[in-house]
Amino acid sequence: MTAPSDPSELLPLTPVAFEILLSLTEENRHGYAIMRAVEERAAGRGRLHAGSLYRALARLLDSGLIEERDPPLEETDERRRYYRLTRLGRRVAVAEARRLESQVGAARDLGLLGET
Amino acid sequence: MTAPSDPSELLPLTPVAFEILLSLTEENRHGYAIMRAVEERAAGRGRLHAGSLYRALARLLDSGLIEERDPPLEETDERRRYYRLTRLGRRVAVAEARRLESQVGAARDLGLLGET
DNA sequence: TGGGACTATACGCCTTATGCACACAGTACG
DNA sequence: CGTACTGTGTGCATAAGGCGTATAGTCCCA
Repeated sequence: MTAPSDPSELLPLTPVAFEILLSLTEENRHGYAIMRAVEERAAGRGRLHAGSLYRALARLLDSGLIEERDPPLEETDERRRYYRLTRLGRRVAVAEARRLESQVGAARDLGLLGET
Repeated sequence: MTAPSDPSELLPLTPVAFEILLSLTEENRHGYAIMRAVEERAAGRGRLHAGSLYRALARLLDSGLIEERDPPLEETDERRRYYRLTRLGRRVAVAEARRLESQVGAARDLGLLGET
């Protein structure tokens, strides 16, 4: 864990890392469920390989953006490891979302997205 | 040059690459001017190091997203190398902008950006 | 109840990309 | 002149992902 408490030091996030944080914002999940959720949402554009996912999870744990959480009571599969966002993780996700929003806004101003 | 003509094969772009494409969408520029423009727009959040810029430019050239262009007639500094987007480059920029727009939309739906 | 398909996590190797330091030449300007 | 700034680029270390592979637990049904 190397939590700097200042979100902007961790930007920009990699696309994979941001997808994971978005997925965990929606709901606490285990690794494989994160993979399915990301691939479903980003249907098409670049899938999420298992190797990339688990290594990214390890990095996010190490930097304190996510933490492991006890499995839900109804869980039967003991292989699953569950994760949730930390407060820092949520703040970093917000900062990254704002950064991307700014880029998208610039792209729109330049006419790269719909004219309207 | 390794132009696959299918924009989606080149996604996702790195943050640096997308910033460069945005900058060149706005106006044809030489490397150093791109660096200044990017640092001004993205004031704060992660600057653009010279080393990263020039290597990213070399890759963008190699993959056919940008191309070198003759300097403007009024140019006096012969060190400057000018670039412009190719049609492929513009299409890739559009595809990446849409991908990011989708991520930002998801972030907004999850309440990571302003509630309103 | 045995066995194959799928779920789940993780590591190894290779390539790509960036941060950071540094080199080196041309330009601007007092 | 000479010194700060402009402009492009390389070397080295590290971070990160694609892809293949390993290993094991779970599910399901013939």
